[in-house]
Amino acid sequence: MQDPKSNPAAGANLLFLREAEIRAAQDMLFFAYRDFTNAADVILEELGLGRAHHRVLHFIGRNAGMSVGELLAVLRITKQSLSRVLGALIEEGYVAQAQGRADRRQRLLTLTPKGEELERRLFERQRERIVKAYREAGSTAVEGFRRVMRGIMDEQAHEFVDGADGEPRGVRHGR
Amino acid sequence: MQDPKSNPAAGANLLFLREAEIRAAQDMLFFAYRDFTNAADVILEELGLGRAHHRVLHFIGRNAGMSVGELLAVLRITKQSLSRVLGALIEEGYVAQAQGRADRRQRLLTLTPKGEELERRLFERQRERIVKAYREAGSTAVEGFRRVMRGIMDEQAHEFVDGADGEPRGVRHGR
DNA sequence: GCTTCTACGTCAACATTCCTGCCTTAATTT
DNA sequence: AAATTAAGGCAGGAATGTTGACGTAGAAGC
Repeated sequence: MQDPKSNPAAGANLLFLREAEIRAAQDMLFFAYRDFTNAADVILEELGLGRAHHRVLHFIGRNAGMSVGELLAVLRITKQSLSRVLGALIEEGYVAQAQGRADRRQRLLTLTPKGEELERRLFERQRERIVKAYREAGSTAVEGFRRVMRGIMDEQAHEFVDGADGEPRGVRHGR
Repeated sequence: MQDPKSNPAAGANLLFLREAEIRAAQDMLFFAYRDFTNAADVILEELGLGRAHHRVLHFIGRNAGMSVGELLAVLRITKQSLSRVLGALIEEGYVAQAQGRADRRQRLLTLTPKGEELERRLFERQRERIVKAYREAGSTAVEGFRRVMRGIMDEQAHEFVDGADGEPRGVRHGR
């Protein structure tokens, strides 16, 4: 590309660059997600579980005591899809259900010790990748990553990321 | 974790490696990917296409003239999985095949004008999200996002992101 | 208290996307 | 000429998702 000052169509050039950047972002989201999720696949396969099971374990671990309805809203799948996967996890003793105190219709979900142990093993694999990326990129880049990722997600999901167990900023979700 | 001052390894700088931060990254990757891909679903559904078709359109558009084998390597799916999706796209006139010049066994894939038009429509939906996120986060954050995302992906994928059509940095992939 | 709504579970049937294993053809490489 | 590679196809099956309908228990409204 030539000197921007000598380019009469500087605007078009900027638009072009912007589009190339956006397309690169598409690529990166695909590859990052592909390789990040793949990191845990070896362990899952040994146990005859799939990625759907991993997602359920992850989110119950992240938000212990969540209801089935909340889990459905986070995963954005139907009750029927969840039931197969969740049923298997309960059957095999990874997840426990408890009747809600305030609302006894609810089934509050938690990981059993066995479930926590598996979730941790899966987490460690993915953790390696994130830690490597974070360390190489540095804290400023990590803050930028966080800001952009939040911008890509639906607003609704911000609440979940902030309010999940682990309390990133010492504040529990207000609602 | 204990008092950062008592940590000889400059702990304060590495706070972004705490477990809570890594878990938040897991969440964000899930939500960002979920909502980003979802952006194009309305259009796809109208045409009776799925996300697999979108991915194929995207990558052929990104790398016009790529071979079937290259596409398989990028998507990391089997020939059989691709053949159904790719076959449909060719059948409906979104994608064209041409015999390779150097290697006539290869089928080089390109988007037809119809395919380009659809890819652009799908792109525009996703573009909105990225542009919004980039704008809100600022250029420093975007650079950080890029660095972290690259760190999460397999090395192998860097080449593709850099070398895809659109020439982000005016350099065609050397190999 | 009775009716209505809600949370959850389940059955049946099906769509999409992915997989493995095996075989064929044509073209390139050795 | 023989081996390898690129692409395609067939048979069969697994994982994950969907819709629609129905039942039960508990909460909420009148």
